[in-house]
Amino acid sequence: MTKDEQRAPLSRDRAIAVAIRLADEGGIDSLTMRKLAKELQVEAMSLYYHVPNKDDILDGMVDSVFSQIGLPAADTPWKKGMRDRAHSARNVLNLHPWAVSLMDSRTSPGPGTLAHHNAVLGCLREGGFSVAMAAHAFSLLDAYIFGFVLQDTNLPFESPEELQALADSIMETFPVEAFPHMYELTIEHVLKPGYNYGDEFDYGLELILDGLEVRLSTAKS
Amino acid sequence: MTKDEQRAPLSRDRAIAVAIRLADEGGIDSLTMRKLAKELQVEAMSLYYHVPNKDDILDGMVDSVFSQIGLPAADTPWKKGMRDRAHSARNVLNLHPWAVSLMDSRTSPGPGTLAHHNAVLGCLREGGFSVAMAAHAFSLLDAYIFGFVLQDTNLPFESPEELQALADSIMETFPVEAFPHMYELTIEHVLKPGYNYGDEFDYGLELILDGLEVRLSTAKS
DNA sequence: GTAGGTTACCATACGTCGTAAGGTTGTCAA
DNA sequence: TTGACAACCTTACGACGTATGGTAACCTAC
Repeated sequence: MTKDEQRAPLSRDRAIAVAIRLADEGGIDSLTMRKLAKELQVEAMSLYYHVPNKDDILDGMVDSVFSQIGLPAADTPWKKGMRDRAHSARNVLNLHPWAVSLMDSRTSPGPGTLAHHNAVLGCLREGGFSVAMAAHAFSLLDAYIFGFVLQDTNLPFESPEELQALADSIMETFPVEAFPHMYELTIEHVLKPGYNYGDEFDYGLELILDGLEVRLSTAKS
Repeated sequence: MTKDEQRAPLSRDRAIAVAIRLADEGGIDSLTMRKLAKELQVEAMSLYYHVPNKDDILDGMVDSVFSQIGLPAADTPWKKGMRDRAHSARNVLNLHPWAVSLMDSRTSPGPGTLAHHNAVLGCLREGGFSVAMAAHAFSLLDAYIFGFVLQDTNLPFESPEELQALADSIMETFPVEAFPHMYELTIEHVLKPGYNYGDEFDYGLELILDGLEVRLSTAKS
């Protein structure tokens, strides 16, 4: 910076925001302190004035993503609240696919994460769930949502053409008879036009919500 | 190797087996080519005679873990088959916590993975599931299993003492009123003696299995 | 207005990583 | 005896996170 136009001042928040953009564009592995600094028009070590280490940036990224998930208002009926949150979570995590795998290895939840959890629990409790049942529902729903996104974002193909190519290459390597049910599923279901793995999400979600409803009403009576 | 006792010859399989042990012991980040080589009493570059790159080792590790998950025999009743597989998967993945996050970013499924999927589909089809419903069930169960293990292995605490410490540190940082439902859950449920997050697994699993049963019977009629 | 402290940023360097390139042995066929 | 091939090794490169110790601009106190 000798004379030319100003750059915005550095800050933890700005670093995290740009880091999220870089991770979205190039994957989490492409996020390095040097690249992040360059994007911020700064040298790598300057980041360390605002942040203790790279892990802190990763923590901040995860918390920021969590904050973007829509919270159910406390007075929303629990089923609608949980359904909407699940869809919101899936949408947000699809926009930031690295976030799920990053939740791994992150230890300290940030304020966004805590607020999210708190609102979910609140919606369930208002809906008549006991503390223990709210814990069950929370665990079940989150496991499903994150697990689904994990699988979805890590499918080794993104277009029907890639899927076809993958199926071909597998069938070159292994004889069809080795995995007949995989073969059946592939031919009769997955390779059919209009197939989209993401569509499976709602089936499982509704099944879980219905199941919770049953458990809730039998617990009450 | 000048004169002393023989070492076993190197091979992809041996490298993968030792890599798994190292990852179990020190976490996936501690697995480096140099450490792996040293453990095999070899220099790092010697590994590259048997393996094209580190990613291939990671692929092999994931496939090996998948192979350890117990497969349902084709004639097992679907509900028992799925329940047993879920428990087996959870046990195996708890032994190799790095595997879930590693499934991320791995692209090409190995023979162990394919055989696993094939057996699961076979059990469901034998149990009366249509192709489409088997796909639903498969997606739902796997999302839940992997999502649950992901959450479980990444809990930022491992003992009740650590949990208490974490709760204390959070309550130091944020006022209790900020997250009242989290507080309630923590005090009334999580911090109670005998609490173990892993116990939540069966609740969700049985709910899902029951839900599938309902969906299956209504589809038939 | 100038001395001293504080804030924000930077240059250099270290140790570690994956792995490219090109050896060096040992074995065995011809 | 030779020479090809398999199995392993030496050296080195560029990229990574970050420790250490600058330096330049600004703010206050006198």
